[in-house]
Amino acid sequence: MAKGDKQEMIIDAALEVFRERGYANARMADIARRAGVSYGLVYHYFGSKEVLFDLIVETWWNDLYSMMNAEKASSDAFRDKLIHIIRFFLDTYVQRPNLISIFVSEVCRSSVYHTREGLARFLKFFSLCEEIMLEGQQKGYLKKDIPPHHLTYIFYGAIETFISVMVLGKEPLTKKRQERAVNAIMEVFMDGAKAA
Amino acid sequence: MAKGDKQEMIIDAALEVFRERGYANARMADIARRAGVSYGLVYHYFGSKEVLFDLIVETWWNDLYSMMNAEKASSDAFRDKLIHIIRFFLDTYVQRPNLISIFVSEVCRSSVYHTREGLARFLKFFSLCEEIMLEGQQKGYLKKDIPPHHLTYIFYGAIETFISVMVLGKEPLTKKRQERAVNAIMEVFMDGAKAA
Amino acid sequence: MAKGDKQEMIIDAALEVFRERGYANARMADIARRAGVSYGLVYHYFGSKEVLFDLIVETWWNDLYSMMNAEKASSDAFRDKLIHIIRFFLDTYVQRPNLISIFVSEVCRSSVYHTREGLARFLKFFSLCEEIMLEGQQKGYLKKDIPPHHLTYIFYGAIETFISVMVLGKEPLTKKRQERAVNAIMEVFMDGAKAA
Amino acid sequence: MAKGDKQEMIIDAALEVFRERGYANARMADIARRAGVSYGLVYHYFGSKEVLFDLIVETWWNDLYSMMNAEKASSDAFRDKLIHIIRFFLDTYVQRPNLISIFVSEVCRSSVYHTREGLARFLKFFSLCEEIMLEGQQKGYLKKDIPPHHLTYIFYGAIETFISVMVLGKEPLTKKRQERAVNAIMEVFMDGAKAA
DNA sequence: GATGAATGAGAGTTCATTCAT
DNA sequence: TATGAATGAACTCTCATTCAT
Repeated sequence: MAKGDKQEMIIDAALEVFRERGYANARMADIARRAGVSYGLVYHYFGSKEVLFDLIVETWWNDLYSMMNAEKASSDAFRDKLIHIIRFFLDTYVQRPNLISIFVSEVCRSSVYHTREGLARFLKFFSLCEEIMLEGQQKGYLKKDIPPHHLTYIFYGAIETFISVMVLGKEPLTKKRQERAVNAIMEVFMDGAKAA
Repeated sequence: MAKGDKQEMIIDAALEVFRERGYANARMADIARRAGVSYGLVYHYFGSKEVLFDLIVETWWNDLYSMMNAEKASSDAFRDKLIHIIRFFLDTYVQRPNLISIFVSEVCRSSVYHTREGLARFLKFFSLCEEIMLEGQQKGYLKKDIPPHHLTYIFYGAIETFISVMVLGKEPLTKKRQERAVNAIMEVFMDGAKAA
Repeated sequence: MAKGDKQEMIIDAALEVFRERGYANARMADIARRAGVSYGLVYHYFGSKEVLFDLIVETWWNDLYSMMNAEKASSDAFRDKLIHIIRFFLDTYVQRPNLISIFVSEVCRSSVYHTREGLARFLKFFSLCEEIMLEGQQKGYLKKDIPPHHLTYIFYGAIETFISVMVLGKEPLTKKRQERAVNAIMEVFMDGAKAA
Repeated sequence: MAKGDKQEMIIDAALEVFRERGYANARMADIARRAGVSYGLVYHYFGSKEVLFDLIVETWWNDLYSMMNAEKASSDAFRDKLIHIIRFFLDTYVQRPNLISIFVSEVCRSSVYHTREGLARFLKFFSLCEEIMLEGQQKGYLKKDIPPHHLTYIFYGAIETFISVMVLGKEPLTKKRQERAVNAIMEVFMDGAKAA
């Protein structure tokens, strides 16, 4: 068996166990058993529970930043950028449900993660989001009387709640529901919920 | 010292400790020390860590349900109901910061709290929110092509993110900032962020 | 059972276990079992293996320093001071064999104990010893051409080896043997081993 | 690279690591890393940590016994034999500091080494020393009223303490200091510290 | 009501050793 | 000869909870 295989098996097992039990209640023994490797091998490769967890979380943030940077740099229409961001979260929910569950349950609000470093991660994401909102304002797509960080909170908050509800309810996400969610968020965010 | 005093001191201490360290890392000994009582007494009154935590969380949910029911039953203008809901969260942040921090960090996303009961709490709140949104649609205030639960997620998501950012950044909330937040959420939710 | 009782029982058990197995191989479980208390109680009182060990070692050093200071301050004849020092070690061997075994096996040479603090302990003792030797030189009892620290090493080395051999061989020490040891050390140290 | 090279590199690395961390805290992985080989190779050559340690200690004892036997058999003056013994220890300190540090810290007092075999090693050395002392008495160089084993303890104790102090303080040993140490030990041991 | 001594299951981590390649 | 992945027993320490006083 190749070296990479077992490392990946451990990561996959960790994703499952951290999602199911949360960081605090996840046992390294569970992860090892789930991965089908011995107790010590998890430590051989990852050193500690915290390192293993951080590695997983790191993955998430890097993916998120990559996507955000790509959107920022992209020449797509402003409206499409927002749609891409929403879709990124929904796609991740479909393709990597464990990862996004961990993000929702263990990272985005966890007091355990409220360290300086944890805060910095968020600020970096919000900052990228704000830049896109600012661009939207400058190009005349968005109202200028609402500060970009407020726009960010409202836009991101909508996405996060959609995701959280699905995580909580362990709901499947069909293509159809996905599109409805995108449309709902975009319509309300851009045009408002008020009846014409 | 009256009986009630010590019980309250323990609850207050628990609020602080749960907020500072999170449920998993909070020690009963910490709570007892903070309250200035022996840890036997904490058990005497509250039975277990879980019961103590649930009691606190119960407080939050009951306050939230009361407010929501009051708004539902109220004859206030629809727009004002939404404003009242936003203000409830922001006021709680100002007046009971520990309580809302615990809600944000330990309840609303915590996998620990993802029990059937935890889910039910949320669904009840969302259900109340949906009823208000539905009323808004029926009375002609809100668009009818967006399902009420979607409206709920977007509206509540915006509020929760505002609160979460403040909790994470331990930011103070002045009256002025409070009003700006209310206005930003209301304007985007009702009229959208799109430039005219 | 009084509080002090169990603490003392744990200390006594620790003395035995540390002597029998050495610091590194002593298990906290052994100490608890030997003391007839639960595992957790050892931690309740002493916090960690290291703290428990340090407490024991501290006892030894404090006794040693007290004795040395008393001798330094005493108005006894110089020769008697040396005898008292030798007797202190031999008496401790008889009365607190575990303590002196731990000193010999785990402290006086242990690399584990070669921290800055460990070194300081020794230097303090040697320093007290040197002061006595210096006094002996100044009062005309000892040759002045040998530096006091060399006198210290030779005098103390003789004592320590006597003790170590007994510890290693687990030899009993009768009054008679004790006196012979005192006499041998004193005679060689003061008058030399050379035949007249 | 020749076979012998790697074996030697491992032994040298082991000397360093055992000295720095002590037997209990030395890790086979440390030794392998220090030697620049995989830790499988350490096992390939030496079988176990204990075997590797014993091999090193064996080296020391054999050198010591060889020296002692040579002195016993030698036709040198009695006084010179004692000087040679002292010099052997001091020279080893200069030439093989790791070896003598391990002896001082991990062997001569270590409870880990208080096995039957460990005791036997010592007794053999003391026995050789006693024979020399006895010879000194029989030839009229040493007083006959002090048992040879007592003379041994005092003589050896002086040497060991000099060495130990240097090991503890990681002191360098110049030729000059070496001679002063030899003279101090010889003068006190033979003629006593008492002022004329 | 009130205390804190006492318990012990459980979790993370270490590291000597084995073994397939 | 040489590697380092893989194993798992052993050990320290934590902390919710119980209970005698």
